[in-house]
Amino acid sequence: MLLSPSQENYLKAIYKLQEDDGIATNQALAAMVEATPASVTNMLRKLTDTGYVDYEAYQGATLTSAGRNQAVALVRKHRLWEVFLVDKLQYDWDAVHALAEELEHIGGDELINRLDAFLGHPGFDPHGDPIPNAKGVVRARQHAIAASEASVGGTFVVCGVKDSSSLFLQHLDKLNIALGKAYTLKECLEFDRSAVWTEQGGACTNVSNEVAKNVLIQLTDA
Amino acid sequence: MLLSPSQENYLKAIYKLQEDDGIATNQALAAMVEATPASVTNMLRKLTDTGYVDYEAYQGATLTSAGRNQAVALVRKHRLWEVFLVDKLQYDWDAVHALAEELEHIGGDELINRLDAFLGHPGFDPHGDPIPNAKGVVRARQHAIAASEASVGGTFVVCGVKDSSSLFLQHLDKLNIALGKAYTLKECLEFDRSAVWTEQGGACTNVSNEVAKNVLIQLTDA
DNA sequence: GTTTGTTTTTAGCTTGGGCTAAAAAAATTA
DNA sequence: TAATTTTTTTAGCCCAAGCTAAAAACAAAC
Repeated sequence: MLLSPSQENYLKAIYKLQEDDGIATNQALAAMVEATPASVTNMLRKLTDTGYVDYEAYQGATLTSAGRNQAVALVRKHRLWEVFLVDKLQYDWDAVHALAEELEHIGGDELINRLDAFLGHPGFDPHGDPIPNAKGVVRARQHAIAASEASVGGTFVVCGVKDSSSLFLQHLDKLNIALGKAYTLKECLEFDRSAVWTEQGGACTNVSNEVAKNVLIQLTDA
Repeated sequence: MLLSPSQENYLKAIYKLQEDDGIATNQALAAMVEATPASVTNMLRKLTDTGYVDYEAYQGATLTSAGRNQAVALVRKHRLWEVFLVDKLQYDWDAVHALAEELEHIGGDELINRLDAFLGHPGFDPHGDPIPNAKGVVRARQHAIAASEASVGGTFVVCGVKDSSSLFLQHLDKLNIALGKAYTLKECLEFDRSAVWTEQGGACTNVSNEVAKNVLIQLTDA
């Protein structure tokens, strides 16, 4: 069974919502695929008929295993294309999402596996998100927590973001925060719950709680 | 004005037919875009309304300058993606057409110009067809003629193909004929108008007239 | 200059994926 | 529990891009 780009987008949306919220409501789906709830109901019917989704009226949607396979394959394609765009075509990390969204619907396994090999089988995309392998296995990021969970005095490395909107990524650029950089959490300011991070070199950055909640880190023991 | 993939395919088809035959008839278009003549009439209306095509009933279609710009941009995208697939992803030259056909509808100038730079601004695609530059200028192949036009005793280099179907390209593979290879036309057999080509190394290849008509060469004076 | 045959166009239908507005179901609050 | 609000579904519509079958225009042949 062959899926249209639109159908693929629905599967991806259901997958993300299931991962994040545990449940894919009609309304959340509508927001994610940029359609009305009525259109979502329609499409869920179709995807249920073709065996990619389990769906009963008013109960929300869940993916079948076929659906999940498709969704994971799409995530793989999306993230590999993002790596290509950033590593090979020199795009900024905040500018690749929309293009990858288009590219992910092209071709089949052959293309994406060749791309994977060409890129050197990368494990993570430019935002630090893990890339599922050809078998569809996603190995989760090791011990990643939100930067807002770190405790004063702790050291950590930035390894990902929760929000990969262009707006947020550009904000990180402005703060000079990037994946792979190491920091020590110097202090937490009670007034606005913002934090002061220091780099090895000594440079200080003031990080709002809003930002910290959306930055993923790995604690280090240095 | 934004064009759908389908509309883009029509523009490309009209462009090719104009180049090859001078005129794009309804029927030829139908064959090229794989639709019925009735559907073509429909679409030509639309493309005329949006200013990409000049079309009057029963007169065939011609591109406006806007239409030609679009078509050339598409040819550029198509050929650059083909270079990418062959040079970077190691695809065979007979296997890239369909994928490039999908990829050419993605993104805009930014993407394709970055791809162009990444590939080192190639002048020709894997089939020897010239790649229009970012301004839409196509510099034609220098003195290319069909191999069937060569005269006995002449030497030449293979520089392109007229038929880039998978079937024909695989046939050339089997004959061990590839772009850039140099030959001497040893003789022409009267019976079936086939030819004998010899390589520098001395290897001989018997080439049918059907094949020779579809291989493009440049005469050399060595 | 009719007749015949081909090409193109018209008319009307289909399918996929949307939409709005109203009805029905579920959830929340009083 | 009853009333109200929110969410989801139904019903009916639209648009793009195809299709078939029949009519009209053009081209060719007698």
